[in-house]
This record gives sequence, C-alpha cells and structure tokens, in this order.
Amino acid sequence: MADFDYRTLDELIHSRIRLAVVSILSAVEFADFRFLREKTGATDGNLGAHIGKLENAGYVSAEKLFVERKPVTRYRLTPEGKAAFQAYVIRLGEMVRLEDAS
Amino acid sequence: MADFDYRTLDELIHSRIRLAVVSILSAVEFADFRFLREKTGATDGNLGAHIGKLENAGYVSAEKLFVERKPVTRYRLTPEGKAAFQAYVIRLGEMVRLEDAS
DNA sequence: ACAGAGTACTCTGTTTTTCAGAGTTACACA
DNA sequence: TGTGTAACTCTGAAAAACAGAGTACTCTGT
Repeated sequence: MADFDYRTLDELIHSRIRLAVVSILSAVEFADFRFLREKTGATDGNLGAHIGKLENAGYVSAEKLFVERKPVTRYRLTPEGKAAFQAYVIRLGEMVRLEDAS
Repeated sequence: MADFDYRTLDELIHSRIRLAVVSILSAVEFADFRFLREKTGATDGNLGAHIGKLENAGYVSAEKLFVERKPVTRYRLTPEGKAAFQAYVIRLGEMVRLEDAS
C-alpha cells in the first residue's frame, strides 16, 4: 500500500496560495506580480509574504525591471523550485490517485 | 488559462493529515483508528481532532465496535465525503496538471 | 459487582500559519 | 524635485496545527 505519511508532502508548497503560485510558474516560464495576484485572488500583502517564503526556500527567483515606465517584478521557478514542485506533484498523485478521477 | 484562485480548493480537505485520511478512506471502504494513525504517522490526539473536523463536515462517519475483545472505531467516507474528495482531486489536477508528471 | 486492560478520544496550551490592510520604499519620468 | 505606480514590509488578529496528558468507555476475567 502506498505511503500516506503526511510529512512527506512538502509543506512549503502545500499551502493553497503558494501552490497556486508555483503551479502558475511551472506553466508559464515567468510571471509578474500583478498577474499572480489576479490569478490567485490573493491580496498583495499576503501574496508578497507567500512569495517571500518561496524565495527564501530558493524555489523562486525575482527580477525587477521597468516596463512602459512602470515597475514590474518578474518571478520564475528556479531549478530547485521545479524539482520540488515535480516531487510534490508526484507525491500527491501517489496519495490521491489522481489518475482514477479523470 | 485555468483558474488558480486559491479559495476554490476545499480547505477542509486541503490539510496534509486530513488529505491523507480522506485518501486512505477513498481507497479502502473503511479503516479503523489504529490503521489511520499508522499510515499517516500522526499522533492520536492530533489525528482524533482532524477526524473530528471531517465528521463535523459530514465527510466521514464513524462506527464503534469490538473486535477480539478490543474497542475499534471504523471510519468510512460518506457520499458527501466522496463527492468532496473527488471534486478536490479534479480541482487539484486542473491546477497542477498532474497528468503531465506521470 | 468490580478491577484491569486497551482504545479512542477530549482537553489544554504552545507554536505556527494565514490573512488583510495600512504604511513604506523604490525608481522612472516630467 | 515632485509625482505616480508597483511591490513589498510590517503589524496585529484570527485560525490552524500539533503534541502530549488525561479521561471515558466497554469488554473480560474473577
């Protein structure tokens, strides 16, 4: 039988907001703050705090620039972030047997 | 693009311990307390509290009996619990694109 | 009837996390 | 140098997670 130890699910990714952020970043190569805020529906303070955790963990990197005279921060997954997300998804799949639901 | 609003993920299921419990119950028809505790690795007090939340939500039902002279509580998913879990898994799949990882 | 044993909680208190919103910083451009 | 926009940082409140102690329950043996 599969392993269901709850501690084997990366708690840094297993948060609804952070999971949404990482999922988006895994799909789009890079995304800016406004985009992430709109897609997740989070308030900007809250979103900033969650992204901060992902940056501290080395899962996400940020790049600041100006586009059309306006400040923009672009985020992308680091290789570590990609690996962690992939591991998380695989682990999750083992746990919930997602393939059965499709 | 898919919806990434973090509030669309059932927060009652999206907890590492409760997710483990519900996943197990979705696979085995019923399970007793000891079994759940061993599989999840949770302490019994903590596990009891999480199961309590699932019961209050109507996702899980309990049945007490004695087996080999020892008290046993058997838990199973209610129809509501099954539906909620299935919805959760589908939602999760949309979010993380789990099918890509296999 | 009562004591002992085993299980499944319930309760308590601590730690951690989440969240919203206000306030602040930073930089480009006029 | 002042203004505008975006991206945070900080604060504080609320909720959740967690471990572990303590308790209640019912069976069984005497």
